Amino acid sequence: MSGANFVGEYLHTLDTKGRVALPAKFREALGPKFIIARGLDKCLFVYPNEEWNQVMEKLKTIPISKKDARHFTRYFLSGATEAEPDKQGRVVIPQNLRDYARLNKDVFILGVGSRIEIWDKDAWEETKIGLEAEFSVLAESVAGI
Amino acid sequence: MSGANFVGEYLHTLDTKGRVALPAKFREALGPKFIIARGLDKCLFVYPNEEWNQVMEKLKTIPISKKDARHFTRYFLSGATEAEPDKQGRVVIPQNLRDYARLNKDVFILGVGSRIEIWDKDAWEETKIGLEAEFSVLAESVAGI
DNA sequence: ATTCAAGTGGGGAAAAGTGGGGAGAAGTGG
DNA sequence: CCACTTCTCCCCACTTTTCCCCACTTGAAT
Repeated sequence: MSGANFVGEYLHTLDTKGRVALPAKFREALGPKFIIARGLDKCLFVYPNEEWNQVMEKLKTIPISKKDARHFTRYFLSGATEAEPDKQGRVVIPQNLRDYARLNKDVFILGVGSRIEIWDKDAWEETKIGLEAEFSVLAESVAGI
Repeated sequence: MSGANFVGEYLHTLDTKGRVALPAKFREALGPKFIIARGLDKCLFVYPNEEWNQVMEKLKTIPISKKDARHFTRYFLSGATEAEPDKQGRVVIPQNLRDYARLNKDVFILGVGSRIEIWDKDAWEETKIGLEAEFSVLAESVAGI
């Protein structure tokens, strides 16, 4: 019930200083500080603070005794960074995260419900082509839409 | 039981700025803010807020760990937009949605019960021809009519 | 005929996005 | 410890897009 509901697709650019402008529509819900982390499927996840706290809670429930879980947590958290936008609404994406998501000049910023995702333009376009084909199939099986 | 009951077929135009006027009959039931998203059969679905919230609730129950589900959510939500009509009752259709539904200048706006659909004129006319032929057959396959 | 509501077109102010200069902090080598 | 380079971040300036508003047209109703 609570939390942000990000939607939409925006094509922005990463400048030579490694900055991207966040879509104006997302800014209010993100607040002045938020988290950027490695995401699944070679993109970056951006979480508002509340959402991030929930993710952290979930991670804590994972037994530390499992090797896979340890590795996952380690990798996930070590790649996360707290971001603060400048006056123009831009954030700097650290080098390690840029490498992970293979970001070049053009990036897509997606609203995906409780989080935002940042994709390399080409990577997202390719992924999207595949998805378009199975959209109707998934729509019927996943949700009763 | 609750919710709106949209009916009717309206031929409107998408202007050079990407705007369409919503049929006046639909405006009250839509309220001041609503959602436009990719729909099935290459058209756009317009959801009143209540309807949309139900869809979101369903999406939130999907585990993020499953790749298919992740992709579906991503595709579906990134292809949605929160729309707010201007004083004239028009909304801007974002480029990615225009592309998806292949909208040109002329579009049909259909009332389909709990939702509204936006179709490219030619696409809808073709689809309709097919449907006219099958109408009686379809009626029998849909229970209880 | 006049009025009113609905749909369409377009001008212009404001906001959003982009690029880059320059001060200060941080890191590096002598 | 100091000089130097590099990086970060704050700010200003430019371009593009968005959206707010006014005006015209058409058709239905009085």
